[in-house]
Amino acid sequence: MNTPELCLGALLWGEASGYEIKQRFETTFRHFQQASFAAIYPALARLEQDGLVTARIETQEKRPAKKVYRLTEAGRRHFIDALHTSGAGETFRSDFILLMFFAELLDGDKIASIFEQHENELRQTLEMLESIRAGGGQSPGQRFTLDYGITMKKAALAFIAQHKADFLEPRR
Amino acid sequence: MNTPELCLGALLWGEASGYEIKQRFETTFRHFQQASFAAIYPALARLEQDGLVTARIETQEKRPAKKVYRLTEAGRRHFIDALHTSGAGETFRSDFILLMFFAELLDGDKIASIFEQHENELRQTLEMLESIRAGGGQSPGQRFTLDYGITMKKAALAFIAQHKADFLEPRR
DNA sequence: ACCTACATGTAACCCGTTACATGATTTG
DNA sequence: CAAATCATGTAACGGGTTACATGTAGGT
Repeated sequence: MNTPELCLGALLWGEASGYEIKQRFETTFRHFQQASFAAIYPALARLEQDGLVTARIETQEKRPAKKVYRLTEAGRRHFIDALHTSGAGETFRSDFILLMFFAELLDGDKIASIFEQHENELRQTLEMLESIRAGGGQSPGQRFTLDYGITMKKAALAFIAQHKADFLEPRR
Repeated sequence: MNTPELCLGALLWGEASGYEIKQRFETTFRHFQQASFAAIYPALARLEQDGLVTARIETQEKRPAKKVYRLTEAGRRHFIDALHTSGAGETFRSDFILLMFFAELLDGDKIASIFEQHENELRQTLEMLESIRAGGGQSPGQRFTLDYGITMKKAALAFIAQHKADFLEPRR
């Protein structure tokens, strides 16, 4: 699943500008997909060319005009088709785990700082997921993904809480 | 942390050929980093140019000759330096979660198949991690990463086991 | 007869990122 | 007065992938 297709998915909830799609990526999709402006804007232009979305300029007072995109029927079909042909793979890359793998080569300060950094990121994402979840109005599928994310982040935090002391005070 | 640097890390355990480094990626590093031959071979050539590794051809009977790389002191320093300047970020991308997010647009067969595919992958990685773990001989840092991986995979499997029924028999 | 493991590499391509350019308005 | 938010886009670059090319040895 690539950025153009993800944009179609984001537009299923209703029309949106590129900027707003980015926000959806940063909240709802954040824990399992990501995309930058430089991937989203060209993607939307391409989708419009291909007739999968239509665009309309909306002028605003006190704010820059925005280009609001709406999914066409062809776009909707294309996305559902893409879902059915997609695999269920995942890619995970973690410099946090890598650093821990080589923990014995690091000095105490560095280890403390990577734990802190990583725990903060986990807590931040967790809070966001929980607040979205609390907001309600999700389909069963969406709730599944939120709960999955919450469960995983909590498991990671619990694991770290249980084991980090081993690396912070090697000899007491 | 990019492929060349990861190769340096893989060589900390002793000299190895490109092929053997790939194997280390597929076992020890598998659950948090990945790299293909087409990334590893050019990386090693580059590292040799830069004096971070040395290479030696080892001819074998009944097998193709291999180029065995060994870390130089400069390479070792470079890697440790890279560890200290690296952040602790992670990237996670999951088409499995994405598909579940849009579960209501999928037919029952597709949902069943993505659960099966994903559970198989999780179980496979879990088994591998557990067998490496059982093999012993790991540093505390390495054990941390193995246990972290095992914990996470188990948490994912448990979550799926608990919730998948909701999507497989929508109305009974 | 075919597939897998061992072993190294290249070419073509895809997909994405960071940084830049521009500019109004609100908030600290 | 500086910074963040809203808003769209491009240019340059990086980093990786799949597929191909080549060849031996051993197992089913």
